[in-house]
Amino acid sequence: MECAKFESQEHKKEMMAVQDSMDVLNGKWKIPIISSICFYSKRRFSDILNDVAGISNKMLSKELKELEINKLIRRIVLDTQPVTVQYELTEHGKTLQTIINNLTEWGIQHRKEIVGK
Amino acid sequence: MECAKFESQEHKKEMMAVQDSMDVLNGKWKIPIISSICFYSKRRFSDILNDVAGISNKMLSKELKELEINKLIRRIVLDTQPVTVQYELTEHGKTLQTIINNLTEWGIQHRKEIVGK
DNA sequence: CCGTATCCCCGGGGATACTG
DNA sequence: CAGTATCCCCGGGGATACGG
Repeated sequence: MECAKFESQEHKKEMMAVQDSMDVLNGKWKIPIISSICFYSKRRFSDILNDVAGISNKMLSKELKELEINKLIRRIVLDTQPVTVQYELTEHGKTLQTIINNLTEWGIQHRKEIVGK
Repeated sequence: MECAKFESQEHKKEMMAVQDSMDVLNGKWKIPIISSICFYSKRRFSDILNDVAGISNKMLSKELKELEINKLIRRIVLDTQPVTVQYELTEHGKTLQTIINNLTEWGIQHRKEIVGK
């Protein structure tokens, strides 16, 4: 196989992989929600509602379901009175930690770049 | 300052930073577009249109503008006939490379996790 | 080739109220 | 507290055609 064609195939796979990631992490809220759970290890519904600026309970509920379906988070019901619900990252969800940390660091640098300059 | 409060402040800053990042990288297309340019170093309008599955020219045009405003990419017009336009990452845009690579790798692993399991 | 302009539709998602 | 249910609006974004 010629080299140019090989490279092109390779880049197509990479593009697909990136878009696969973005399909799972789609929308405005997924990353911030995961970040909230990630930073605190365990987090409750109402806590996340406060952490993620601007999200509504309806959206949060929907997004949490999707994240659970994709095996990124786990929902844990504690039988207190009234009921308490904890969310935490699965092992697979924890593989996003690097990305979260990079995005955190990048957000800080970006603010400096745009505002500071 | 007590420790719990300090930690809380710290996490709030982290949450803000993540959301700052997501504001810049918002929507379905920004990351794939940047990825396309990143993988190929330089890339033309119509090439990106092909790389990013499902995007319309209208959207691509809009997104490229926003990325340029945020100093992530640079638009270079070559006076060929007809006109050719190259897009490339700025120095600041290149600081996203780590994140792109992580997302690529993660996309591959995630597919294995969901499909393979 | 690289976009802009227009038209037009539908569903994402906010506000609010309610349940277990 | 942790969601669900309903209503309702508006703007994101596709399709298409056109301009430099």
